[in-house]
Amino acid sequence: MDTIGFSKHDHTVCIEDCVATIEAHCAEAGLQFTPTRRRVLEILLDQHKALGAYDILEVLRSEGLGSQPPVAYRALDFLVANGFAHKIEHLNAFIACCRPGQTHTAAFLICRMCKAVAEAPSTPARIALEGSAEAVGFSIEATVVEATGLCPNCA
Amino acid sequence: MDTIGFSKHDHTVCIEDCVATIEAHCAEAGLQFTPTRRRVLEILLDQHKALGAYDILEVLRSEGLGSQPPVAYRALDFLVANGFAHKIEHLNAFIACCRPGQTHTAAFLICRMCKAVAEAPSTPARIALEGSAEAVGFSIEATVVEATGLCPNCA
DNA sequence: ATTTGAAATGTAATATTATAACAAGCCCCA
DNA sequence: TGGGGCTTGTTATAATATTACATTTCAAAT
Repeated sequence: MDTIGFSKHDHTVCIEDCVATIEAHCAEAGLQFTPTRRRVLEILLDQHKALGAYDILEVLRSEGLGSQPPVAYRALDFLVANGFAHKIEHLNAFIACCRPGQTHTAAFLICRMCKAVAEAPSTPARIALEGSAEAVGFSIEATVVEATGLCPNCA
Repeated sequence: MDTIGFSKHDHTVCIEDCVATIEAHCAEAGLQFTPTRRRVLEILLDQHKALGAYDILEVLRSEGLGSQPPVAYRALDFLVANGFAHKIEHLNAFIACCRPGQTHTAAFLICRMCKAVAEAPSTPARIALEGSAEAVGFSIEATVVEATGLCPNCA
């Protein structure tokens, strides 16, 4: 199984693993992993591309889990706030985090053709920025790195 | 005069210089630097923070230069497409480019308190990403780097 | 067991950001 | 002088996101 990038992997296992990991993490941290939150995570994991809040809402609606925008946004806020998902600013869309539980600055490779998104290590990018930031007295709290281009499948 | 960062500088000169530079650049490249486009650039330059399309539209409207959203978005599209402005994805807002005419991957330091935005050199960050991208066969076309935190004035 | 307070949910309404579509004007230039 | 491409004007609507407030849930403290 390969959780990173555009290559194929056993997706069922991928989803199960992630959900289990996050469930355990929530239990330990005293976070409520409610049915809606779990379902939104599953929906996100089900695709290796970024989904809009309204895409997710549509699924929730069809399953009777909620019908109004705040339902989706609240679950997404929870997932993002706890590092279980990321928002792709460039697409106004969301994606499950491949490495839940680890705090890390995320970087993304976004295919402009198929909208697939891969998460890449971004620590180097952040380190590169820290220099410039320090020089002007700016203290970085969060960094978003998003590269658009063509994935190997679409190239 | 200091065009970069959160420090003070002679703003009138800053604006004049940028506009003149871009005007010349347009003339040379056969781009139409129309009144609306010029005015939007000036509005952006007037602030060292990111402005929403509707903030800009409001100014245009008050000056009789246009009243409908496409007026602002078209001018912004032109400026962004030609590297005279950047979109800050994190804020859904726009900012004039401090170094017009040079093609460069932009990185931004965004103050979460005062919304001031500084442009930082991001080439190192992009180079850092190129490695991961190459490893998975992804070809990068554009990179967005946005760091949020506190600027020296708000810290 | 009961209280209670924080967190989560349900729902309506609305705010904000962005684009589609099409008609009309302008300007270079062949 | 009349094409053709770019730019503008305008209406309408799409897509994304939040506010506000009533209600429910649930676990922890009494």
